[in-house]
Order: sequence, then C-alpha cells, then structure tokens
Amino acid sequence: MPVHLGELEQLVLLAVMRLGRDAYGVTVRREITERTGRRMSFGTVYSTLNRLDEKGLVVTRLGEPTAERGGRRKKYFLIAAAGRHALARSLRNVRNMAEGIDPSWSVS
Amino acid sequence: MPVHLGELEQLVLLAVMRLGRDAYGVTVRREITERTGRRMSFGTVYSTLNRLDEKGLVVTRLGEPTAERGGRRKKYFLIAAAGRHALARSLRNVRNMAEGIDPSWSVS
DNA sequence: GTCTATATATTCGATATCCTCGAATAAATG
DNA sequence: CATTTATTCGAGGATATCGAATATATAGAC
Repeated sequence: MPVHLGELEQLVLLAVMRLGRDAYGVTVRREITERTGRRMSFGTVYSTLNRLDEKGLVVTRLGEPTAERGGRRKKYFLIAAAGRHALARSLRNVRNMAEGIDPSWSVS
Repeated sequence: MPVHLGELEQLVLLAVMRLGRDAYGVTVRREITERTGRRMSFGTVYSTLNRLDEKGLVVTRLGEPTAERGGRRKKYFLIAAAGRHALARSLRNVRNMAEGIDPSWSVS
C-alpha cells in the first residue's frame, strides 16, 4: 500500500479536519475552492474521499435526513488517527524541503 | 496542460531550488532523501525531472566531464520562472488550507 | 594508441496509483 | 411523481514507481 499522500489527498484531508463534524462531499469541495481557488467536479472529490476511506485515513458515518427539502442522506467524514499521522508527515516533508528558501522567490 | 503540481513534483522543484547550480539527478535524490527520509529510485527522480522540463518549469544545461573517475556527463537543472510561480501557488494552497489547524493535531 | 574494465549518470518500458470528469443512480420531501 | 440534494460509476489521462538497459567518461593493461 502506498505510504504517500497525493496532492489532492492532502488538501482533502485538510478540508476534512477544518470542517470537523460538518465534512461531507459538498462542504469539502466548497472549502477547498474557497481557500485555494481550485476548481474540481464532485466526482473528483468523492473519488478522493473514498480512496482515503479505503486507506483508513478517514472514517465515515451516515447522517440523518434533514428537514430542508428532500435529498439523499449525507455521508460525513472524520479524520482518523492514521490520517493525522500521514498528513503530519506529508506537511513536515514539505516544510523541511522549503525551509530556508525564502519569501522573495514565492513572489517573482 | 495540467495546472497543478503533483506531490513529488513539488518536492523535486524545491530540491532543485535548494541546490542551485548543483542540481542534477543524483543530488536531487539525495537532498530529498536526507531532508524527508523519503526513498525513491533514480528512475522516479529522472522521470519527474523530465516531466518538469517538458512543462517548462525547469531548464537544463549539460555539464562538462569532471576529472574524478569516468562517468557520463551531468545534466543540470535550474528552476524556471514558471516553476517558481507554480511552486508558489502550490505552497500557498497548502498554507491556506493548513492555516488555523495547529500543532496539537500534528502530534496525536 | 586502443582495448577493456569500471564508475557515474541518464533513459526506457512497463505497471500501479492518483486525478478527473460527465453521466447515472439513489434517497429524501412536497 | 417531480424536484432537490447527495453520492456512485465508468472511463480516460496524468503522475509515480521501479528494475533493467543504455550511454559516456576515465584508468590501466597491453
């Protein structure tokens, strides 16, 4: 099994963490788009969420129907311990590599 | 053409920046492994470097033979302006998503 | 000088994983 | 049963990965 997080897996895991108990397909996609400007289809988001689930990096629970106006039940995602670890490693790697290379270059 | 940087592309670009004029296959691989612990074959490194080259994110120059003890000439890599921009965007996205989610979680 | 062994470095070909989308499906309410 | 909300599916492209093959340089034997 792959030990590394893909690019989008990283962003999706971060979104799941940010959203806490309100993380599901729609909100995850919105969070990423709002914070990064990155656009993607729902299919993309869900395939990533499901992959993270299969890897055991998130856990899911099925939501109750809301009283809003129909619509299928939500599938909520929560980050798992393994997900936290994988994310921490991944971010640490980037930080270690970026350390010392400074602001200037991120502008030009 | 894809607008996003893969996970490894990000690390390789950072290594190329760090190494300045001494960036080539062998040193890039070593830099990443030393700083992150991440192992990979040379084939992996070179395929990524070449992909970045095709995308115009790095530029190459061929080194002169050294007086060390045989061996093929080195192909040096330098980050291009487009590479800096892509990297800056990519890192900014991660930072924007990680912002506010703090220390505690990176431990547990 | 020129062969050949050896060291250094890069390329190649094949496969797995990740990303991506649009269309299809499912499940809830009025 | 029409509409809304949400998720799954199927197919194709991009990235990552490796081991083996290839290229190119020097040193030493002859």
